[in-house]
Order: sequence, then C-alpha cells, then structure tokens
Amino acid sequence: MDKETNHQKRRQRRTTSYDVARVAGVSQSAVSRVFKAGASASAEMRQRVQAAAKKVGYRPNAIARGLITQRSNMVAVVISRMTNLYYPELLMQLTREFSHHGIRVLLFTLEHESEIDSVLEQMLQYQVDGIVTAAMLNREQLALIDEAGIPVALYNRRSRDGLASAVRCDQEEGERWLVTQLVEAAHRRFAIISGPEDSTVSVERTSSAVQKLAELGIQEVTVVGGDYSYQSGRLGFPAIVKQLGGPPDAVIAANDVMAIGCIDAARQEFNLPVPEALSVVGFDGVGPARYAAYNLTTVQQPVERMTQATVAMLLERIKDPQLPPEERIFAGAKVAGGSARLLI
Amino acid sequence: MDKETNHQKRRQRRTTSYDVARVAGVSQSAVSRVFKAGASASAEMRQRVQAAAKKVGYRPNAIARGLITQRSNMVAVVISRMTNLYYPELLMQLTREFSHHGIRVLLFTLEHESEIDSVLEQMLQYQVDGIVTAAMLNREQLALIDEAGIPVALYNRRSRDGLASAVRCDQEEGERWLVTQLVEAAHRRFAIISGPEDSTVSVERTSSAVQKLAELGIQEVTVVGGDYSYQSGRLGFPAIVKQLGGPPDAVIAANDVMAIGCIDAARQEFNLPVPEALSVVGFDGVGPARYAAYNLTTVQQPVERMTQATVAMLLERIKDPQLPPEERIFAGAKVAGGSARLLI
DNA sequence: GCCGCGGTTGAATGCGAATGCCGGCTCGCC
DNA sequence: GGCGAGCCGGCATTCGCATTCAACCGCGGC
Repeated sequence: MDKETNHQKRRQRRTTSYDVARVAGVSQSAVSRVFKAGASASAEMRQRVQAAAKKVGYRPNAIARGLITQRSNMVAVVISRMTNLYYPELLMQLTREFSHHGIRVLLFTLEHESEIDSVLEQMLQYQVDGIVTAAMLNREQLALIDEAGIPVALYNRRSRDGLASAVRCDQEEGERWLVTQLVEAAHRRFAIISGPEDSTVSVERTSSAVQKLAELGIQEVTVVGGDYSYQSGRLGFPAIVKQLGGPPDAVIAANDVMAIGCIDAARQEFNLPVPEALSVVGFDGVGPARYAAYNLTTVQQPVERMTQATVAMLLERIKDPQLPPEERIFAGAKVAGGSARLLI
Repeated sequence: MDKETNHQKRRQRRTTSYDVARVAGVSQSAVSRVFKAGASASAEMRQRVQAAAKKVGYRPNAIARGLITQRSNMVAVVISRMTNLYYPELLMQLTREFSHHGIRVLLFTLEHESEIDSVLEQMLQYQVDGIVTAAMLNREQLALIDEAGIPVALYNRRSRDGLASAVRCDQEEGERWLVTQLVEAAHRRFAIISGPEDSTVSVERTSSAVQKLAELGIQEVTVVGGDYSYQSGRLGFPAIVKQLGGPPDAVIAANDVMAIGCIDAARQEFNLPVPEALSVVGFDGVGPARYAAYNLTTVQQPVERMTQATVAMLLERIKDPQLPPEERIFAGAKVAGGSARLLI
C-alpha cells in the first residue's frame, strides 16, 4: 500500500458525530453528550463512543458547536503598534492565560488607528465572546460593541462613560515620581520626548510630567515629538539640544526605547556621559531597559498582574454580562536604575 | 427614553439574514447573495437589502458561514517562545499580510514544546484553513495535520519528508560567513553560547559554526548553553572564561540578545573592551542589535520577505490543496557592525 | 404489586447562512 | 407577435452539533 500524502487527495468529507454514532451503534445525541463535559452518559456509553471516535478519527467541530451554543470560545485581542516593546510579552501572557480557560485568541493588529472600524466589524462577525484592546476606541465604537452585548476590557486605556472595563498602570503617579526624583536631585532644565500624538498613553505620560514639573516650579519644558521608536529617541535628543541651544539637565522619554535612543545620541554624538552630564528616564520597564549599557531609570508596568486582571475581568463578564464595568489601576514599580542622577 | 447600556440587558436574539429579509420584503437567499461578493443580484435588490441591513443592524455571522462553506477564513499561528525578539515583528507582519487577504489569525503560544499536541488538537477543532508554525512539529504531528487536509508552513524549520512547506533563513551560510570573517581577522580562541537544546534553530546555528571552524582548522571550541535570554548571555561569558581559564578571542552567540548579554558581562565584569579585546557576534538582526552601545556584528533575517513568502505559500495551498510542498530559503543580510574586529 | 422517580437514550429540531435548482420575468431578435 | 436566452429571486436543503422532549428502564417505597 503506498503512503500517499493527503495534500495529493481531494479533500474528503469530514468525519462527524454521525459517523461515530454509526460505528458505535448509538445515536448522534449520545456522541454529543459524551464529548460535552457535564452531560449524563453511562460508563459503557462513554467507552463505546470514545473507542469509535478514536477509530474513525473524530474531532468535534468547534465552528458548528459555536453556532449552536452561541459561544465561540474566542476572544479578540487588538494591538496597535508593536513598537511598544512590551506588547509581545503581553500577548504571550494573554494567550496563555486565556488558553487555561479554554479560550482561543483571535489576533488583530493595527498599523493606524483608522483601521479600527473595519477590524471591529471583523471581530463582531466572528462572534467573539469578548474583546481585549490596547488601542483606543471612541464612544461610537464602544457603543457598537455594547450593542452587540460583548464585554470589553481596555488595556492601559481609561474606561469611557462606563461602557467598558479597563485595566491600566498608574502612569500619572509613575511620571510624578520620576519628575519628583529628578527635581529633588537638582535638575532644572527639562526636556520631554513624547510618543505619537494619537497615543493616549503618551499624552497621559507627557502631560502628567509637565503638570508635576509646573507644580514644582518648573514652567519651561521643551517637548519634542517621537513615535516610540529607537530612531525617534535618537533624533529627539539633537532636536532638543538645538531648541534649547545646549543640552538639558534631564530628558523624560515617553517610553524606554526612546530613552535608550536618546542616551545613545547623547553619548555618541555629543560626548555627554549619562548619567553624569545628563539624566534620562523612560517608562515601561521593558527588557532592554535592563541592559547594562543603559540600566534605565524607569517605571516598570506590572504586566503579568495586569494581564491576569484583564483576563479575569473579561471572563467574569462573559459568564455574567450583567456585571457592571470595572476599572483596575496598578501602580508601576519604581526602578531607580542608573541613567539618572538621583538622591536615592 | 433612558439610555441603558447593553451589558445591563439580557442578551438578545441576534439579528439574522431572515430579519433583514423580512424588513426588505425579500427572501433570505437574496440577503445572502447581496452579502456574498460575486453573487448575482440586481442593483435595486442590493439597495433594498443594504438599507434594511443597516436599519436592523445586521452583520453576517462568520461562524455560520464557515460551517456551510467549509472555510473558516482563519489560520492558526503557533509561536513557541517570545524570547526570540523578532517574533513580535513576525507576528505583526503575518496578521497584517493575512488580513489583506481576508484571513484572520488564531494565535497559539507555547511555553514548552510538549504542549504542541493539545494545541494542535485545538487548531484542528477550530477548522483553521491553514497553519503557520515557528515551533517544531514531529512526524506524527505533521501526519495528523496532513490527514485533516490542512496545509502547513513551517517558519525557520526544515520541511520533513515533504509533508509541509517551509520558509527559512539560510543560517548555515550566515554562520559560515561570521566564522570566516572572524578567522580571517586572526581570531583563534573561540567560544559559543548556544540556545536551548530543543531549539532546532539553535542546534543548526551552533553546529554550522562548529563545522566551519573545524574546516578552517580550529577544532577546540568551548560551548556553553544558553536559552536565548539576555541573562543567559550575561552568565555565559563568565562560564566561558572559567572553562578556558581566560577570555577567548571571539564569542559566537546563537542569537543577538545573548550576544548583547555577553558584551555587557565582558565590559562590566571583566573590563574587556568590545571589540578591541573581544569580538562578539550574534544572529537575527533584531532591533536592539542596532543600539549604538552594541552595534552588533550579526546576520539579519529578512523577516518581511520571509513572512510574505510564508503567507503566499500558504494561501496558494489553501486555494489548491493539490500543490506539492515547497521550501524557500532566504539568505540573511550580513551586518558587519562593530562588535567584532573584522578585516572588512 | 403498583406507582413514581432518577438516570439514560433517541428522535427531532434549530443555530444562521450558502447554494442548487427551478420558475418567472424581461428583453432581444426574427 | 412569438419564441428562446438570460437573469434573478425564492424554495428547500445542508453544514455539524446541542438540546428539548418524550420514551424507557430499573428500582425502591408503600
């Protein structure tokens, strides 16, 4: 008998629960019951059905099951730009956590926030049981989802109008801490490298920093725009120097990767030692922040706890859609690091 | 009328094509045809149906459609460990590329290769149209998938027995280039930091390097084990020094992240300037490899072209399952960088 | 000995959309 | 004006499984 591989054959009829039923000499309902967790079936029945199923190579069809049960056991995860280096970590943990609960992740990535509408449409068509999004949704979009009765968890976004649950890191508090430390250590000339303008995360971080600086008596702050990338941090520093007519005392970057770019620019292009001549702080606490060459002063998001909270909140609301939205805020871990001269 | 949000209501019946049909005063088939691309329907019909659909907020149910058409329009993507820093990039590009073709990505992540079997079962139950895997599948697993008539594309894995298509980077050639350059630049005492033993990628890279070194007359090579992480590179270097009784001339790391860890250890703990006193090379060409503090000598995988090839190959085989498997191998880009003393 | 109850099993139905087939209508051409 | 060729829309069926309802079996209690 020749071992022809299957991709050479015409695609055959799938084996269904009826096939198993026929082989086992029972009804289709019985097969269904055996493959469903809490259903009543005698031990003998189980045996026969399982034997028959193995014999014919039966595998329940999750699509058909989803159609009848109205549960797809899939959640959509929306992520905007991967440049935020901790997203892979987040993604890994989300899928793992969900899979422990028998739920699969349908992944959607966005290059531009404008794609959201079409992506949203996709998700809804696929009848996902819930949505985790790390991209900003506007009021209409949230209303649309609510309309469909699907629970949403916003990741690192504020909940709007109580239409969705949210998990986020307390960025304001984190930035205030960074700013306070810097000011206490006698830094006076400040500059900020912000993230993309359409990123609420960046806007929050930047404005928190500006506000705290003002509180502490520092009104003049140079702000240059970045896009979360290494390159934009790298270019941001010369831009700052140009605007200020000289180097600042400290640079506050909206994320770690830009902070790293900024440090490289300062050291390499301006011969400014960090932290001796210049303090640079970031935000996120991603992997490279701990590389010895940078050893960033930053605030680390408790990604693991945040993802766990996200998953827990979403699962609760899938089980009981009546539950009201909830917001959970986690404090970030302060990392003194060595990229800024601090008193601590 | 009070604006009660939906999560407070009982989950309502979904609006179906029948609802649209009733409102538009046509049959369900007509509705279906309007929402299907190449179907025949008059302009007036389209109008009426679309108006009615908007009015009742209809959205075709992809699950039901999948059941009847035998196509879920989903592909499974399996990724083993995210520590390989370029995976997020890969993932981003894969989902984007697939979505351009109307296909969604169902994501599966593996912590241990042992989880593959259960994950495989999941994928098959969800009737995915194709599979992209960056984790190793054994013969039985590939046979199982082939049995189900689902095309597979292996990412950076060799195709086995012609059971699956594969896209990969020519790692052997890349390692040979690195080794040749180092030897020509008079390096003699070599050490290698390998990746996890169960990673075929690491095994290939390591053995290619060892082999080429032998060809060039260098038999003695110290090999220490790593796990692709920064920390393991960082710990690998002291381990090498201990085994050798002193620093080597060059370290070949199985990936960039370990190379970075190794450099940090050499500089910080041994006061060895890189590349002056020690050459370190990596592999992958991930983002951090280009940070100025490291500027790695490495081989960069053409991730974009590879993902495009992967998607193209898989789509072809979804369309025509008869197509035989194919293997596409891409050369990596040689990056001279500055972490090794080379003649070029 | 009969009734009823708990536990099983089978037949039938429905989830929501796609599609083969057919009837009816329109339009063109002779 | 008649006839045939297309189009188009509707009817009925199907995908694979879960679930309701009713039938059934065995057993204990009265």
